[in-house]
Amino acid sequence: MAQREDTTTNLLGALGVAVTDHIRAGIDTVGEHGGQSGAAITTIGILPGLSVGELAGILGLTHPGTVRLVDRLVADDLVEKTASAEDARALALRLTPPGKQRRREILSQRSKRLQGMLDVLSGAERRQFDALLRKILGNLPVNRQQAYVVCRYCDAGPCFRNDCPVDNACPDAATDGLAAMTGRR
Amino acid sequence: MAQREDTTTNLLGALGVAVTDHIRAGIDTVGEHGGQSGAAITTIGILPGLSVGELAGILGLTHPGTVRLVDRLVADDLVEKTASAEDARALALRLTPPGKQRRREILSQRSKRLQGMLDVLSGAERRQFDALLRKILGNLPVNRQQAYVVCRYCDAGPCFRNDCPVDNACPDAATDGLAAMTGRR
DNA sequence: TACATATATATGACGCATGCATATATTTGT
DNA sequence: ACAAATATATGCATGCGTCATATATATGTA
Repeated sequence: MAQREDTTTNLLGALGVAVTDHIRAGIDTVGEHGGQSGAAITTIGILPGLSVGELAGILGLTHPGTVRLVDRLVADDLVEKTASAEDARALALRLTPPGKQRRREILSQRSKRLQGMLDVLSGAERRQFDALLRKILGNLPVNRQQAYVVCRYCDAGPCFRNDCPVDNACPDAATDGLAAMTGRR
Repeated sequence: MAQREDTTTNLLGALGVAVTDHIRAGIDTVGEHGGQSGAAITTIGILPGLSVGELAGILGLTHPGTVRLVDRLVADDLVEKTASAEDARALALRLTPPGKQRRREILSQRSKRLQGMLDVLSGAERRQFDALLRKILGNLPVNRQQAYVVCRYCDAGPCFRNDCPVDNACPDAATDGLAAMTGRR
């Protein structure tokens, strides 16, 4: 039934809008200014030591735009630029202690608001929903880099303790996935 | 299990990000420029005759910001400002024929990309997912205006032919919901 | 070794999309 | 009839990003 399918895609679209509006609203309450700075903080939190170019790819910004974004975060003492061990051209970005605090606040707001959306579901429904989400996310055509794009606002901790489907779907998950990068598995 | 719940919210967040990235990517291919112009076009498509102030509320912009946005859309011959019948101060915004075409392109891109995300699901799973989405969306604490915020990128046609859960959840759905506004029910 | 090319970051100049403060037109209530 | 509220518009400022280009380092090749 095309009609019914159209409706499901519409519902999916509305859910996505609601989810990102919730995430955005949460970020706004903890003092982040517009644009991609919230995503930059959560992403650097997931991948400490990231270079500017890698961050640009994940955030979908140009390289110069990312340089400016990082400048602002450094000026706010949320991020620090350290020298990369392997490549003298590259920077290794890390969260400062205030940056880590900010990241915890962002993730806490995000989690609180998204859990509120799931409150209507019974335990059984929530398990169903979890399984369906895993199936959909595991099928997004991703390589390693695209995985981090989808996960740029995620709280990596619980996710890779519970088999992140996006991460697992990557062909190179075993060699340099989240689990490998963080020394697990 | 808090652990498992955290993971489900994480998956929900990642899905939301993936969905809005897909919607944005689709809009970008049909020539929309950044910001909220895509949402403005789909929203005016859902609610022809909308005023600038109402549009501002739905898009989450300030009133002056919306005036400028509408200016740009009028300059591009996508939207026209007509006089409101009841209030000489207000404008009634409508899509021009090119604007309607643009809206169809946006919705077509959106639908195509979101359907691709659902392709992994079997028929039964899709029905499960549809039901769960309806339950979640029907529970978002909304009044009439917030409903249109969530639905700002939607294709109203299939949605209200199939009982939009967001719309139905509004206390005033019977008197001035989508169905009532469009003369159905 | 030397040199050409590629890569990582940075900077200058600029533009678009917004926000804030305020002005103007119209409506509503007393 | 007049005060207050409402709808839209405009001047000005700014943030966040783009493009073009510069600089530093790395890599491959003769």
